[in-house]
Amino acid sequence: MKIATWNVNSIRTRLDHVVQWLTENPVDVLCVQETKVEDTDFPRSPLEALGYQTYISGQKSYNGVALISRTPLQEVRMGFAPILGETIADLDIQKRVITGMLEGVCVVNLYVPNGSEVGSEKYQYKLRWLSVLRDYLKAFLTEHPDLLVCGDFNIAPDDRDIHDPTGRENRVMASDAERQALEKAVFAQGLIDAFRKFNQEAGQFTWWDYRAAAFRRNLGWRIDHHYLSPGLYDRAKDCVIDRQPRGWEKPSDHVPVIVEIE
DNA sequence: ATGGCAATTGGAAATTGA
Repeated sequence: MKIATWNVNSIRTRLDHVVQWLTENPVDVLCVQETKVEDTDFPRSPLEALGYQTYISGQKSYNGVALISRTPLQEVRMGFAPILGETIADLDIQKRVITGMLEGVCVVNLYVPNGSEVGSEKYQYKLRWLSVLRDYLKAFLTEHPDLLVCGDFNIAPDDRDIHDPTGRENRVMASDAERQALEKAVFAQGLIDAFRKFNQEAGQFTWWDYRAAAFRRNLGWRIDHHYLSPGLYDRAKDCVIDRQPRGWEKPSDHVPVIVEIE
């Protein structure tokens, strides 16, 4: 089973890229983030023409996540509320969570808030969102021991994942509070970074700023991840970053990350 | 220290991203 995550930065603008990539890489499930479109306007047909089912949770202009699957998924759920109840329903206004089951594996597709700047209101929102994610994953794991949590985490787990970690304490995506929130939400639940099972090198990035020729100079960050529960981690055969689409015309600033589970 | 680029909305320039 192959599952990929890709922040496409607008599914409508990137539709041709997604179709081309899926044609060349017919993964079982493609988890996309930042679809930036209301559900009624989501371009389902071109993906269905490739033989894929689409499960979407979108909103106007911002955010938005979707599962694009070769076979029908079971138990598709949107947001935190189906697991945590209505007390945190305000966090579901922004569409950042969608989950589905495939062959006993529960796939959780996340678009973690960016956080803007350390100390800002958006940064506080990000930390609160991650603390709720912790409760969410904890509850989820009791129900579904085979859990794959992937998406755009907007956090570099360690300094190997940043081209220049200088001053990272005060930088969004790299501050200690964000890393601690990731630790509590993900690692403390026993979930493990699939990519690092196969590759220990620094400089393995999934996102490059559009500005300053960052991709050409490989000034990037590794902020798109697959986290696996122990049973799935043992079954993981490979996890790779596909840098190719970043070099295409009018690319997303993120690239796909693919994990293979046997 | 700053800007740099891109997408969206709305029909210019502001907001957001990371």
